[in-house]
Amino acid sequence: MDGTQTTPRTGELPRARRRTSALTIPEQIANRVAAAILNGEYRDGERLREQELAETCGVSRGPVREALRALERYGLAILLPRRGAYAVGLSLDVIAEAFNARAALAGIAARQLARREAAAARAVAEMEAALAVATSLIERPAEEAHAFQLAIRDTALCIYRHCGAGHIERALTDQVDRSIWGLMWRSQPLDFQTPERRRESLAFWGAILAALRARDEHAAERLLRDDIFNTRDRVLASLAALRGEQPDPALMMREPAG
Amino acid sequence: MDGTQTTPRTGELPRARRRTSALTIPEQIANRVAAAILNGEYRDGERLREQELAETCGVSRGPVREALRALERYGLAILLPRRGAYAVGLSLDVIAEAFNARAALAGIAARQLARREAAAARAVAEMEAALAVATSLIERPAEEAHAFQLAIRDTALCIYRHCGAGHIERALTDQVDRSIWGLMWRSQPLDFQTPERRRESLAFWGAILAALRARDEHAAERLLRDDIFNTRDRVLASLAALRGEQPDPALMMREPAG
DNA sequence: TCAATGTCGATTGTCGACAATCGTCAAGCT
DNA sequence: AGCTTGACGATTGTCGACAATCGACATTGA
Repeated sequence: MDGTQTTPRTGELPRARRRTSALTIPEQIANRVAAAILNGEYRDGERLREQELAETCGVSRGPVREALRALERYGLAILLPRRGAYAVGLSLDVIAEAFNARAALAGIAARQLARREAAAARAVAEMEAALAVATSLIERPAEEAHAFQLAIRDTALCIYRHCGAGHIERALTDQVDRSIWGLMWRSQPLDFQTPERRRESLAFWGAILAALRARDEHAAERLLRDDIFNTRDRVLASLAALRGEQPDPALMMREPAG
Repeated sequence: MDGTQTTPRTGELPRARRRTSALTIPEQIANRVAAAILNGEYRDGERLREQELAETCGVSRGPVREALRALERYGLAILLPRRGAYAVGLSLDVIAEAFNARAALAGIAARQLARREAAAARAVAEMEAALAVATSLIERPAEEAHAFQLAIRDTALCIYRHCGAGHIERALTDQVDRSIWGLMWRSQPLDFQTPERRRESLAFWGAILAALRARDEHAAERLLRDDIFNTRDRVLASLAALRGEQPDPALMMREPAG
């Protein structure tokens, strides 16, 4: 038993530090290609050549390979062993559905949280702290939109964490890493670039906080769901514009809680 | 417009052929390390060094890197950029929960399918074909357990495909690729090595088929759920033995449909 | 004594080159 | 003509080496 160990001992996992804005190169490439796919620059089933992507991005094939595996996780590419990667063109309604599913899940989490007195109190306390951080970032330049977004995310995580349903929490948090929603989430900083939008978002979260304090489960559910619907509509509108399509109003429905 | 194009044109995605047993090297490594983690050879939070794994597996670090990303997908490792990979030790109850979640979802799918007349008829027809394949493989040597397992999987997929709930289908099929369940599924061939076990499984599927023909939703649900519970119990028992633990009987409950 | 800073070893990230594999096409055979 | 077989080109898979980065320790200064 040696107390002064030189190498990190097994069993304790180091804390992951907040990555300010330094995404790894594979992440940058993945985001870039993902954006191209979502914008419609790649058609459905179109091939993604490693060499080609490496040259356009100015790196070797190694990081590109890793980026392609990430795209496969997001459902934006299909990888066939020894045969290459193919783009998966997502229609706007599939993307809309990803938001709708999340809106439904998050709404349920908010409602369940509002029902549980002690859990709601804990969540509110943590949310206040996170929102204070976000508030302090309102006037920062557009480059720091990412920091604001992280604060908002931390606020939302408080709801999921305390809602009392482990599988809902896991589904909601996993989506950030795994599915299409994760990519959408990463594109949100573009959404938070102006102080106006930040204030708008904070107003929503203030209302959600109030609903939780008042233990108003229906208001909490509706507000959180509508906030996600709002993001959905902005994303769909901008994607439709990029693709040169007409945004389908049917996709932007606020379906009732049926 | 040139009809005789030499390179595959964009838009058409080639069919993925069934990979008989030739797993790629990264897959082999991932399976190997995954087994080691599940067996308890790696403790929770223990570090996974690329160089070290490369040497034990007799390959370079490239494939090992890819295998580690796969393990991250399965939830068996945590990757910290520039800091390495750490094993995630899964307790037996977490693994049990993965099976239970799948049992619940699959049960719902079976019940919903039994309710829909036309869909059930289509599913039954496809299942008969798949089960015929499985039946023909009963007496094959243990090395071909994988083929038998694929036939069984195809049978189950018929239920998910026609159950009428897209999100349930997606959740059930995604699990095979993404979560822990995928690893468990890959370990099932060990389970199908003897003709006895194969016959046992086919008996279950025969009963499920009969329940669907009779449109008996409760029987279909219960049978499919119990089949997954059976697999769960075998996996848990063998894992407990490998880890030198006592299998907790509480984990092997057949919870009622509440 | 304690905090800040510089240096070092270990490990991951990236690169370019080579090997293996797949799809395609052409020639040859039945 | 239709099918099989062989070789070619293109692309992915793998390798070994180098560069960049991180954590830990030693040193310095207050």
